[in-house]
Amino acid sequence: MADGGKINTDSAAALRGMLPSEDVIYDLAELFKMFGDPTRAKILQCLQIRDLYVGEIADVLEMSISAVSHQLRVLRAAKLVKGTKEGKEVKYSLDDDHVTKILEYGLTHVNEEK
Amino acid sequence: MADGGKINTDSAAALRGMLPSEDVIYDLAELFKMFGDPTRAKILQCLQIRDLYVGEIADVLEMSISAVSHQLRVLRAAKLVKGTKEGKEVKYSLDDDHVTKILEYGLTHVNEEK
DNA sequence: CCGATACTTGAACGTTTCTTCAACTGTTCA
DNA sequence: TGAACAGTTGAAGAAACGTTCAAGTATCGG
Repeated sequence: MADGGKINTDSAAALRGMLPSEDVIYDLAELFKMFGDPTRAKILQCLQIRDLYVGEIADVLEMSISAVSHQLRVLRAAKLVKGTKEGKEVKYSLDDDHVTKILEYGLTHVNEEK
Repeated sequence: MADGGKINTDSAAALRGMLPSEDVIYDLAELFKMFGDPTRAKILQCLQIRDLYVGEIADVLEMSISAVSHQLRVLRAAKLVKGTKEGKEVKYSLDDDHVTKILEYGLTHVNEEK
């Protein structure tokens, strides 16, 4: 009776302390968000097969170059892909080893769905 | 010159054929979308530590019970968590082994970021 | 039965997201 | 130089998203 505190609140604080920091959680969410859009997921899958020019990606996905370019910018900002200028064209490639592993794991999950 | 086709288009079709089916890509994106919101990411992290009642989750995240409940519904629909009624309360737990592994992998990535 | 507790649900609202369109930059080559 | 090509960028509109608020259901204690 001496503590008079709310048991619930204390234990909530304890649990909260066990979670990754707010910053890490936000970064984590940002990372997964990249895979959470079908267009970006497709782009990343393409780049797993081989490096590609923007126009090639647009052809594969049957989308406008502009739409693809916008998504590439997002992926670039997230450091998941990088673009290298080759004359008139820009060749994109994966910029992160984790991409393959994370996608792989997600695919395993999706495919195992009963 | 006999084929007269566009090389680019053919190779694009070839690449397209190597990607997972449209359905799988969409499911994949749906899965990752679940991790792509900080609130849901936190809920999943909490539930990795232990099973929790809705009110407890709300206390940990310092959010309204309503907001938490809405997100739990989304996670339930994605089959990532399940809720079990215990009298007045509902205890939530992870409903999928992959959750832990996927989060773990994402965290590794985020923490390794130089 | 009545009130309190625990949670769910639906509607509303402000934000964010994604695509499209048009304009722009940079490179090649005739 | 200038036309064609490859890609980027900004603005705009539609759709999806997440939180809040208010109302609803279900369970327990008195």
